[in-house]
Amino acid sequence: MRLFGANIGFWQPWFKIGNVIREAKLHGKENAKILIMRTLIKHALASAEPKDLVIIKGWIRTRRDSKGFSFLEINDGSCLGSLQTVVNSGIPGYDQLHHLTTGASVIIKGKLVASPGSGQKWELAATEIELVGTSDAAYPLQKKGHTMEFLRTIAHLRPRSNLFGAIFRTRSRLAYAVHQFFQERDFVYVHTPIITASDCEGAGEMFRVTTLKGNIDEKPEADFFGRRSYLTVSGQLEGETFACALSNIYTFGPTFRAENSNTARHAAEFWMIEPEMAFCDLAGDMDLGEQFVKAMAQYALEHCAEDVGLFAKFVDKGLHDRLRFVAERPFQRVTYTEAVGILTSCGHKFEFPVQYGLNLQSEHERYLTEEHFKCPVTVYNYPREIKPFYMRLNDDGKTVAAMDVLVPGIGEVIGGSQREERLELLNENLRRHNLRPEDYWWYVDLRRFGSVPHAGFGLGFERLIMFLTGVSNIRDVIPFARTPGSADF
RNA sequence: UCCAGAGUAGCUCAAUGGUAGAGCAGCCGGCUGUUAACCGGCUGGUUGCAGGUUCGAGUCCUGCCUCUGGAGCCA
Repeated sequence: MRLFGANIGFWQPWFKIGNVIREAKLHGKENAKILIMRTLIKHALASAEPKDLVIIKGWIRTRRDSKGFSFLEINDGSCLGSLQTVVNSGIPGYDQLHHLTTGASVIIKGKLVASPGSGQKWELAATEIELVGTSDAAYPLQKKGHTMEFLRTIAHLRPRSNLFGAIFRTRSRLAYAVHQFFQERDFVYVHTPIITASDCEGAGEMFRVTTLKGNIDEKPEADFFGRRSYLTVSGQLEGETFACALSNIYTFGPTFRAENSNTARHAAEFWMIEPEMAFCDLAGDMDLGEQFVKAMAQYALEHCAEDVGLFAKFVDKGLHDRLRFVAERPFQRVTYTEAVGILTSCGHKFEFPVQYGLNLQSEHERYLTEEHFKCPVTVYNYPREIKPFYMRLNDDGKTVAAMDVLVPGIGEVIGGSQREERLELLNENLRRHNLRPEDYWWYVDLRRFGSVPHAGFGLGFERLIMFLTGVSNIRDVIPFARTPGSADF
């Protein structure tokens, strides 16, 4: 192993030693790095010129036999496309042909040559093929299309399908884009706790974390943390403390809700992005939220073009138009009061009543963004009665500085607010919501020591991915979905 | 949790209350620079589970389970 020194990073333990040593002897030690380096299929397909020797490693998508040779489609997940490989009878490994079935894993050595067939620019003329792992007839992924429902039942294999490969590559790139967006703007990434004893009121039911046996409520002070504790439903309260020190911060991490929600837009475990800005009011908060959604749409168009093309073809025909529209056009902005006015005077019949002081229902939000404005809409300044304790009371004494960003097809994708920074008003809010100020003593302390206006929002990462890919069920944009009654895999 | 719909071969789906079928996948053979390849043959089933009605239930009834769509809660 010392033979390759610094190149050890290219060594992969399932590449057989014999092959490497043979090549090293043939071509000399100095070429060993190139010879043992595996070429990702995305790079092979993007090659500018033929190559005399490449090694690819991946899984067989399909095999088509001819007399004397076979075509193999190899995919390694590095990109949407597969590499067509021509395997002539007689090359080393061809005797394993009957094992080279859909789903089997292989290492193939060969020449990258221009393909005489239509449908691909390059193909691999194999000179040696090594069967790494067989795949028997029970392999559930076929060449033909599968339903999303079926693929959910084989969540361990679905990333090998075109669509799910594309979804999870896109998810990865968008996660990177989230960090890039905030880091470029000098936001500090804060890891707020996953286990917490505080309830970010209004954010739903919490999962209890305990090491107690039997009746867990009998003696909570005997529990691991000396009190009742839960999985976090939001990092906002902790995020505020860091914003009130580092100015602009964001969190990006797992979040848990024990709600018995059974919809295509809810999961018990999801990833949330929560920026928080000191010396910022609601207008600045809305600006950031809108810029963020636009930047993500732009990023998807620029950096996920191939996968987005697949979504546009098979999932959502209008995806390109929507992404461009979101990236380029300004969002609409209306107050809650104006929104209620639009909904009551539009003549549209709603199942639920529209009335000042009531929450906007899904059908109302969707009407605003899909029918009335036909673009993303930010609704702000909601009645204080329907919003949580931490939101800042407006000068009218009736509304709070809250905002929701609504997008077509999804509904609410961002919920945010300016926070109540005035000590007396915050304490009054806690009392009005029947919360004990002593439970929030450190949160209230922020208002005692150098309090500043500050604002932030929460954004569900999966809902963002749904919006940017057109995939309509949240279970399909998270690798292994946790929903009521289901924690498989 | 509520409302609606669905559950039949590995997958996608058929089947007036009267012998459970097709396409694809798989297996065997043929043919072909093929590309959702093609042609022939074969294999493949406790019709979600438990009861009930009936001479007879995939089909009708009751309960349960699971999935899907919508709603509520929310991100």
